[in-house]
Amino acid sequence: MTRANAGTKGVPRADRELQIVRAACEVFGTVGFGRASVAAIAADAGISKPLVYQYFGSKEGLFLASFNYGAETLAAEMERVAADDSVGLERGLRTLDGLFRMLEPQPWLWRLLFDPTAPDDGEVATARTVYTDRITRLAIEGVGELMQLVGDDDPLDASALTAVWMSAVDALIAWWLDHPGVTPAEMTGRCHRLITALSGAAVPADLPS
Amino acid sequence: MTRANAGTKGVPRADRELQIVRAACEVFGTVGFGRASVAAIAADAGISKPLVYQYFGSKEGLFLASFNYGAETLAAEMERVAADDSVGLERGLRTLDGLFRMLEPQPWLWRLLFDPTAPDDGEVATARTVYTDRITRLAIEGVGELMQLVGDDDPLDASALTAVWMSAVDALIAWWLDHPGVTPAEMTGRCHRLITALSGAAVPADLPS
DNA sequence: TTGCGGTAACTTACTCGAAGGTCATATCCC
DNA sequence: GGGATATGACCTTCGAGTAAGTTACCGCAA
Repeated sequence: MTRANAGTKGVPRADRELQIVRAACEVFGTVGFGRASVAAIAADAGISKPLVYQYFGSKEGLFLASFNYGAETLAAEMERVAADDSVGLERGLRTLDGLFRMLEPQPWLWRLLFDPTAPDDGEVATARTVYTDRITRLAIEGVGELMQLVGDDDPLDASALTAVWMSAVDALIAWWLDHPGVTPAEMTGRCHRLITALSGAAVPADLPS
Repeated sequence: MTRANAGTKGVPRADRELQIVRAACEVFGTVGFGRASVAAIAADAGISKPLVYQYFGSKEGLFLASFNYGAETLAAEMERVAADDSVGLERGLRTLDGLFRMLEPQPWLWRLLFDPTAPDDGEVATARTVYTDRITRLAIEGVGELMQLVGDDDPLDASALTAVWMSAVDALIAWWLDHPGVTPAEMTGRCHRLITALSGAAVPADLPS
């Protein structure tokens, strides 16, 4: 009886893995890969650290599983919106609306996708490339439509605007998370007003000297 | 002679401190506070770790000095631009232009300001609040002018648009850093075209359901 | 039904390395 | 000689990863 608490609890591996991944998503997405500790995640999930290692091999392996879980959720939602026939800024607005609704119960998933403290090599880098490409493809597609409407065909312009767009999405989600109590519908309305404001503002005539 | 390399090199403290802070800015701004090691910074600066502790007390103290150094540089530049009489998007464009020129020789200063792995309490938090407020004040001022031009007086809208603006600046700088060889003047031209593109795009008529 | 071996599930208690921080000492300028 | 400048070697803490053992479930033979 040296290890009083040892022995199986009768929970099948698949169930435990999901349970651990969900706890890991919240921790990784909240404090980031760098600050997260495997022991803390295990405690959150209600099991011990070695079980995490038995199932996921390493901290990086656990992050990989969590990342895939979260990224798949988000990518699927964005592709769903992209399948509509809206274009230009309206398509952007619909994407935002879908994200707000999806993230309401699990806002940390978004941070998971763009965690700057995550490993930048190995399988994690591969997975991030896969999902970033998948999401960026949608953004590039949307931005490309917008640029075509306006008559700008510089590919670097499109690349830069894609970066700005994704960053704006990030900022709006971060702002939303900082203002609890604002519903997804209200946020979508706010985004609509902001787009209107930007479009209504006068364009500067020339460049600074 | 057990410590062969010991003894003063005749460098006054103020000079060494500046030398260390400059090395620290580059490391902190490149890999972030979390991943940076004091030993590596000391090596970069060409001195030993205990000297860093003698002069700055702790890793956090070193970061604080570096942060103040970098943030002051950036805040001063932005205030210089804000003193002009341009308004709306033109003011935004001039701010971007000033930042590109300022950051060209030391791009890492920007990352220093928004390092998510920096400590979020103590003196560092205080300093960040001071500089964030100082910079955000400028952004809010600029956004406020724009919102007034357009007729939107919702303070939360202004708050959110400020967040989006600062994030867009961040994205443009990050994009620029990923595309070496692009001059500040070219970047400013690109930003001008992007603003034009956004303003020219049709505003969506209504909200998603 | 009962007993029993094999396997999957699970834990305590450890090792090990990296990095923050300190101590005692050495050298040089005035 | 005294104080400022400087360092090699050390201590300490924290967290990733591991070794080895414990318990429960399950199929199957008697």
